[in-house]
Amino acid sequence: MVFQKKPKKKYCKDLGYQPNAIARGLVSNKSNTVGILFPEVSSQFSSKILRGVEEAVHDLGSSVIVCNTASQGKRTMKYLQLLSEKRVDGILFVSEKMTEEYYKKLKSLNIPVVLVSTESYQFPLPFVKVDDKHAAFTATDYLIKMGHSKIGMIGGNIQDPIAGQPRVDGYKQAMSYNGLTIKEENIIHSHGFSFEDGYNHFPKLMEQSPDLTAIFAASDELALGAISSAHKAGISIPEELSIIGYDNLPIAEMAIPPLTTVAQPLEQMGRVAAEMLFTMMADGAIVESRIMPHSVVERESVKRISER
Amino acid sequence: MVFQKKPKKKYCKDLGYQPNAIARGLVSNKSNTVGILFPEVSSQFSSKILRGVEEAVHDLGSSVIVCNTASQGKRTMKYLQLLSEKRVDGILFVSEKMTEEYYKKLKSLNIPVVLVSTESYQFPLPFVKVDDKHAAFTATDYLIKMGHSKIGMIGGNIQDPIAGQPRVDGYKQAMSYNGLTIKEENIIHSHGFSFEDGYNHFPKLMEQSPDLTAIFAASDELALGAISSAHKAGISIPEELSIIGYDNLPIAEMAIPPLTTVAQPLEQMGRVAAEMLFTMMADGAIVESRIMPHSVVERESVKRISER
DNA sequence: TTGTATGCGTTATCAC
DNA sequence: GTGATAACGCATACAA
Repeated sequence: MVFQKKPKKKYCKDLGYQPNAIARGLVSNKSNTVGILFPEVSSQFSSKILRGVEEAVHDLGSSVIVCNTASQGKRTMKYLQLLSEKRVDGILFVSEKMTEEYYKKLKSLNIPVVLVSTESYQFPLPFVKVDDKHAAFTATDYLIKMGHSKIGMIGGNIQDPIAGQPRVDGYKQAMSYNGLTIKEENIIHSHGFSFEDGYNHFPKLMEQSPDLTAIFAASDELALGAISSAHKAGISIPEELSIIGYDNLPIAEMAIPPLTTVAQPLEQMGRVAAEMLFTMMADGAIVESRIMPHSVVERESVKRISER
Repeated sequence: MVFQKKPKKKYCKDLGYQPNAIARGLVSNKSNTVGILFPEVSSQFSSKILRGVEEAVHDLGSSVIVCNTASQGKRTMKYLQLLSEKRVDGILFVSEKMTEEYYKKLKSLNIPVVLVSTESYQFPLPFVKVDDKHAAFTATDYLIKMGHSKIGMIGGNIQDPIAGQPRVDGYKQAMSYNGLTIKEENIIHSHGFSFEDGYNHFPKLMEQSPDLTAIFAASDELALGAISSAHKAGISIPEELSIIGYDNLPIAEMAIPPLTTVAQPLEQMGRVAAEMLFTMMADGAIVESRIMPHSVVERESVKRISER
């Protein structure tokens, strides 16, 4: 019924009449707008989430304002202030660490917030994400099931409480669960999750541990960087070395060879997060956090080996 | 002075006071919001433009509402209506053909519009884009300067009045300008500009014209698809076949080999478009359309050949 | 300088 | 049912 905007007769006479959502917002105290904050809008990762969010939000009768925080606290706070003044009905906070400063600000806005692809132990905010440790376990376990035992890992930023340590933990757990010994020299920690990081760190890892037969990369970009670097070094994938990625971005299928990777349902995560936001907005209800399913999508960058 | 929101003293007492942009919008008749319409938000192409737009728009004190039209007229009209009701101050229309229906609606809104990566001969809307024909000429000419003469082309959707025919024209013009004969069997027209299109059409082109030494692909995705297909067919790039792309998306440097391509300054185009919008909003002035510079960025997918 | 009234377009309420 | 009116929060114009 709130979407019913049948204009009154008197307005109808004027053919140029257009309802004014601003005026409506003033009285209803609802802007029919939600804000979304990304550390980087232009990554494939963010784009996929945005796609899902945009679709769901518009289906539910609202619009989305995008904010690119560039991972800077100052910008984030500025955007939060802006979204506050614009009286957005809810906020989606993507892929970034929730700090006390942000949380206090968010709380003062008194509107629903949901975390996407991140979570917070410290603050009671609902989230939607994949279980990073579990997914990393699955990736590594897949490698082991394919006959590998000398498995390395290219990790991202270990400081990242979501995509850093947990994925390393998942890798280690899969190794030890399968009775394989964990060697620290088989793991290399990059500064980030980018192509360039993968490209630069792959040679270092291979120098440390030349006899690896498989690698788990903590992101598809890291994996592609590693593949490029391997190609340059004359190491053929997957014949000499298998690689599995993480994310299942569009680039994964464009790689040579097409990248086997563990998929996060990013678009769906965006959709689900938006829906959670709306049920919070509507009912004022507390919603449960959602752990989304991951799955390995098999392409051609991992080869089964029998002998060691 | 419009950005000066010094709260009055009486409000200051209440520490929780937050200015209300909605109320302000109602009286000033400005929402400090612009809308942007994409055929597909989640492509790297759109993301890059969005990045530039977001930055400029926020720097100029406004926010951006994103709309994903999925190239559907019905959705586009629905979004236009929504943006109208939200009283956005301006609209950015990206990468899509301007129809009479859209134009009439846009005109009725009576707010500035700028076209990004598209243009319209039929309607007087300012645009910012690269000169597609010229850029295609440059790409082909580059191939010729690198010693190639048997040059093929994988075109995108020929119906596309911006990225379709003009790029083919540019290719043809470079050929004839350099005294090379244009053979229709050296050109293949795909349905779109996607990786898959490139992957599927490459073999057909090679069947039609087996002795090509170089190919100009009308998009980076087409180029990567072609490279993947070539790799599968055992054709090595660039030793046996050179390929040049178009766009310079992030995927270009992730390719194997890294893709030589003609670059569009997408982020900058987004920024420029936003700035144009704001000068129109401020002055009500007419702005000039902008043809942005393109350039070929040399990587490793094109090899110089001397003999033919 | 400081304060107060009016209007922006809509919804909701209340009287009819 | 129909029609007038108050209120939302801010800006502006005008009075003190």
